[in-house]
Amino acid sequence: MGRVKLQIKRIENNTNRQVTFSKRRNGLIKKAYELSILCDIDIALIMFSPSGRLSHFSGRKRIEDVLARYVNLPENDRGG
Amino acid sequence: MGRVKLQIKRIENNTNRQVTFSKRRNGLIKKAYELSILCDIDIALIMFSPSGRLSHFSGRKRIEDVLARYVNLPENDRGG
DNA sequence: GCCTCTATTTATAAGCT
DNA sequence: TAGCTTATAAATAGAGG
Repeated sequence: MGRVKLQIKRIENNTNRQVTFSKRRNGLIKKAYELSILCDIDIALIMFSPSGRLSHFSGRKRIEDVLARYVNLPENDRGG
Repeated sequence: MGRVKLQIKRIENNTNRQVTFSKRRNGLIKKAYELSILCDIDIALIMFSPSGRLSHFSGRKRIEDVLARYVNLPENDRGG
């Protein structure tokens, strides 16, 4: 989406990479939020920005609880 | 996106909820993938489907490594 | 469940402030 | 450098197989 088609490869310009991160992070969190509501599911999203700062989202449960649900799965079920 | 505007609230029809989950899960993972490449970041996405099955994605690192990076943050930095 | 189609909504790349 | 605009790319709701 946007004025031009974007190739999916690393954005080399630092400023541009940070700007794109901010915009797409917001979009991704919005989508994760919508999915959690529409489908009534547990979800956890963890991201580290290009400068190393944490961003995260989780729905109805605390993120630690979702991670625990993942970690506590039998190892065979963690394939995805 | 779609033929009609969708209200963001729980989809009550079971079949429909599962179908929407499948479609949007794919979209969300694609977006997470693109973000990880474009901005060269660590990302982890964990979802449990309406029927309780796990879906997950992580970029260049194993998901366990991203979770560890999160868990090992000083507690004050986990605000997001 | 999983794919295809397509009208329509939504996200967003650049540009601008 | 974060927010606003807008033309355009992309996702997807619903229907059908």
